[in-house]
This record gives sequence, C-alpha cells and structure tokens, in this order.
Amino acid sequence: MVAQVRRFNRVVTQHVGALNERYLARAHSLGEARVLWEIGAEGCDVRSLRDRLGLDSGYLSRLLGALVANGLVTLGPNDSDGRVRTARLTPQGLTERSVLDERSDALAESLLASLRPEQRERLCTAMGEVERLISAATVAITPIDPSDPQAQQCLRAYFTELNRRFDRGFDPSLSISADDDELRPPAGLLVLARLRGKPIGCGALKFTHGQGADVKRMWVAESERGLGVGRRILTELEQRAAASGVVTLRLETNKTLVEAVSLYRSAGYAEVPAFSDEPYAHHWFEKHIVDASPAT
Amino acid sequence: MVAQVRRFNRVVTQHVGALNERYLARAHSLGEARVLWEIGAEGCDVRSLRDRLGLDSGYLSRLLGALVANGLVTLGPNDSDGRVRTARLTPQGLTERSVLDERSDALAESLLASLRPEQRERLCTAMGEVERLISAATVAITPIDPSDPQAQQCLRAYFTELNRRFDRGFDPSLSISADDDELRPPAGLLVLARLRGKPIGCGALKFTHGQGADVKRMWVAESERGLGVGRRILTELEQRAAASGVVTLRLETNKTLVEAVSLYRSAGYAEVPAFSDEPYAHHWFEKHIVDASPAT
DNA sequence: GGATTTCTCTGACTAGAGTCAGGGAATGGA
DNA sequence: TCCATTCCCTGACTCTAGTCAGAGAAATCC
Repeated sequence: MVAQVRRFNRVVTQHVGALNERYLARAHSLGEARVLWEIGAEGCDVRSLRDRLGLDSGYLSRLLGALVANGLVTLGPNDSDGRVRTARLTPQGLTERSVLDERSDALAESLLASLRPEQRERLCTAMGEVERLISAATVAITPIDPSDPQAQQCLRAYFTELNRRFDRGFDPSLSISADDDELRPPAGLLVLARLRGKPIGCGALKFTHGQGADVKRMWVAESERGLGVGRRILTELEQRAAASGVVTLRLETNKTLVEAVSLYRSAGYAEVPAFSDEPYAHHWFEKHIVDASPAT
Repeated sequence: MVAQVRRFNRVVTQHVGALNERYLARAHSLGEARVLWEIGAEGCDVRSLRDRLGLDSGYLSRLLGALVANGLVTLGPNDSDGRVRTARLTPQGLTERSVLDERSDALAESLLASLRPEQRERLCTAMGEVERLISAATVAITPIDPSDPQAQQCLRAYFTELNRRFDRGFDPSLSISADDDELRPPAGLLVLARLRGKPIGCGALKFTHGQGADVKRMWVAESERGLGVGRRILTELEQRAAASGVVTLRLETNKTLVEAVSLYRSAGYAEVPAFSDEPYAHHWFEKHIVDASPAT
C-alpha cells in the first residue's frame, strides 16, 4: 500500500508538478503567477493574500511591486482600515490571469488528449476519488477557543443551516444554551476541523455533572460532506472526553438532520428516552465510552 | 472533465508535491537527495545520471562534488572508457539513501494514517488507476532511425520475447527479413513508444509494391502492457501509412501472441489466407485504410 | 493623549537551482 | 598520426524564492 502511494507520488509529481509549474509561469515567475491568480477578479487585501499564499510580507510586497510595475495590478488603500492596502487587477492583469486560466485548461486537456474516451472517463473518476480521499486525509481537527473568528464562522454556519432545515426555523435563544463560556475549558471544549487552513466543521463537548458530557454543535460544511469528517470530529470528541474522565456521552438531535442521526447510530450511540426538554430535539442518544478504543 | 483534472492537480500538487520536497531533502538540498537516490546501490556512470535526471553537466559535477566532500559518494574511473567517471555510494551514502527511503515511506504512511481501512483501500485503488492512466497519456510515439540505440534495444527485446514464447524458439534469419534498411524511409518506417524517455515499445512499416505495406516489429514492454500502448502504436502506423498513400495494410503473426491477435481483430483487421511463407506465422491479417479516420 | 500594536514597505542577505563558456584528458575515426 | 568529438570539471553568472530586521503610517487600547 505504501509502495502504491509512493509510485503514485513519483508519477504524479513528475507529470503534474514539474510540467505545471514550468508551463504556467512562462512570462512571470511562479510567485508572480500565484499572486496574480490569488488576487482574483474582485481584488484582495494584501494581508489576506499573505495569509492565503503563506508568503513573507517583504517578499509579497516585492512581488506585488513587480506586478504593479508591469501594469497588471494597482494597489489602493482599504476603505475601512488605512493601514491595509487592497490589490486589484487592471484590465491587463485580468487578461493575464485569463491567459493563465487557459494554460491550465490546455494542460489538463493535453493530459486527456491522448486517451480514449473510455480511459478519460476512468481517469476522471479515479482522480475525483483520489482528490476527495487526500482531502479527507488532510483534514486536521484541533481544539479552538469559541471566540476565534474561524470558530465563530462555523458556529454561525451551523445556526444558519439549522434555521434553514428545521420545519419552523431555529432560534438559539429557545434552545438549550451552549455559549462561548460553556464550550471553553474547563466547562466544555470546542474542536474545529480544517481543510488546508479553511474551517470546514466543528463539534463541542459541554461537561455536565459527574462523569457525563453532552455533544453539541456538530457541523460539517456541505461542500465537504461524505469525507468522513463528521465521524472524525465525533471520534476526536470521544477521545478527549474519555481523557477527561467522562464515561457517558449524551446528545439530542432533530429528525431533519438525517445524516447526523445515522452517524450517531453507526458510531454506537443508542437511542434513549428524552433526557432534556430541548424544544428542537426529536431523538436523544447516549453512549458509554469507558474504555473507548482509539478508532482513529 | 477538464475542471476535474485541474482540481486534482491543485489538490495533489499541494499535498504530495510541496510536502514531498521539503520533507525529503532535510539535511541535503533536493538536488543532492535526487542524485543520491539515482546513483543507486550499484553505482552509476556520471553521464547516465545526467541523462536520467536531466541536469546540466556543470551542475551535476558540483552536486557530486558536495556529496564526495561529505563522504557519501566516491568517483572512480570507468573501466571501459577513461573519460567516463562512475559514482558509487560509500557505506555512509547507502545509509543516507535508506534514510531517504524511510522518509518516503513515512510520508506515504502519514497520508494513509488518518483514513479508515476502507478509505485506504479505495485510495490505493484509485491511485493505481490514476498512475496507470497518466502513464498511458504520457507515452509519446515518434519515428526513429532503426540504428538508434533505443530502437535497437526494443528490437532486441522483441526478438528475445519471440524466442521465449514461440514453441520452437525464434531465429530472425529464418523469418522474413525486416532489417534496418528496410525499416528506414523510404523503404519503411519505425516508430518508438517512450514513457518518460524510456523506450517501451515499437512498431514498423515495410512498404511493399504499389499501395501496400506490412506491419512489422509490433512490441510493447511487458511492464507497460494494458495501457493501450499497442493500440496507439498501431494507430500511429496506420495514420503514417495512410499519409504515404498506403491503402492496404497486411501483417502476419504467431498464435502464441494472443494479445496481438486480439488487438488486430479489434482494430478492424480481417483474417485472410496466408499471403506469405513466413515460417513463424499462423495468422495473416489485412485492413483497408483508404480513408482511415483519425482515431487518436 | 500617549503607548502599543498592526500593516505594509524597504534594504540587505542567503540558499538553491540552474546556465553558459571554456579547458583538459581520453577516445575514435580518417 | 592527427583531428574532431566526447566527457567531466571549473569559474563566473543569473534568477527565483525566501528570510530577517527595521521604519513609518494608521489604528487601537488604556
């Protein structure tokens, strides 16, 4: 299995990697091309460019300088914060960017060109599978403070989705509380799932009296469902709960959240009579995790 | 489809590419690591290193110098040619190389680690598929002079295989001739299939009287069968034959070459009565290619 | 209002990867 | 035997990518 992965790495980096870079950059250096691409049609603050590309501020500044000198980019002040500068593509810059785009397409097409239709079909299917599974393997799940912007973003997305999916909407104030302080140690715990830095899911524990805890705020971004992220979040929470001496995990959920319900069932949660007066709940589950095996 | 390929490229280069290089090199630069790897346990001539890695002679010389200075490599003269130098790994160099090997394994394992067994299985299968199909797409088929060393290598391999597979061996001198001059324009034509520079197959035309040609020397390396290389060679020959005004292609083959026989049948060749006294043939085929559609 | 922090930019560096133009030794062909 | 070629090496470059240490303007905190 390891041998297969290595063979794959070798072949793919040779073809895709090497060619890609040399091929796309052309007129600009690869760095410039990446920046040009990342600025996008609508422009972008320099600081968020830096975050997304992971570049040193000095280096990025120079790359932008070169692009400005070539008339591809303009740098203007940000309206709300005078320190921040916003990079925007000039019409020329947009043209250059679409050239890069076409080159990417051409590269992809050149790969497909020499295959028969049936082989192309198979290649695309397999590439989709590899891409999804590598993404799944790349997801990192880490504890985070509930006040962190990324955490807030996930929690907001969670509420928005509940509001959309529940028959009569969702109002957090009517639901059993789980606000920031309750999800922060020692009262509770919030974990965030990230895919290449982007938050794509969360889950929380709220420790109750004695050796119990409630699972809360389980959510995965719609675009990333089917990768097993929900299960990994749940496993992570169980392990952390066990490490804190928790013996019984409980949770309640709504009947419209069918994926969640089936996840809980398949993860060994048993449906029990209502143990809370959560107005949005239709199912109550419980699991004993005394000696939870590390099912990473 | 193009979008899928591009998404794949993005995800895979990010994960495999970036990580790979930074991760493996560590103590050495990436260039040194590549050279160390490529020398291999048995040593390697400097010139073939240069070919295989595609490096400038000056640059390679310096990289080797650094490795020699670190006691990982020794450079000795080549026995048969005093200009050529042979690089060999010292015991230390072998150790370093196995460290790189372990890192590659560790990298592959880290990718698999966070997946469930069933997902790993799927990932490996899909990776194998992608790897094979990308290899297939990377195969380049070009005309070549029969005296070229790579062409000779393929032709020798072809004879060796016939000798092994035919019931009573194979002696080229008893078979209908197709020697270098007959496979060189204007008498004939030889095409070579290469996978990343390595010759993996060949096929030839021998023009006969009027508007006919015989297909000869069809061979694909065993390690690369199942990629559709044989079919592509045949298609290439047909197109080149058509471009030379050939109307009828003929070929004869041996019953033990079952893959070849089924390739010819599925490519539209019709079995006809023996048209030659080739002692090694059991089947004679013919195809009219007047307006052969470009079935790339 | 002043101190501190944040954000961008500049200048001075470094390492890696690679190119290019020869030069000297060994080889091969006429 | 001599001349062209091949092979490796050396020296002098270039370009990309990136790091590090401030400096100055704007914003925020107290």
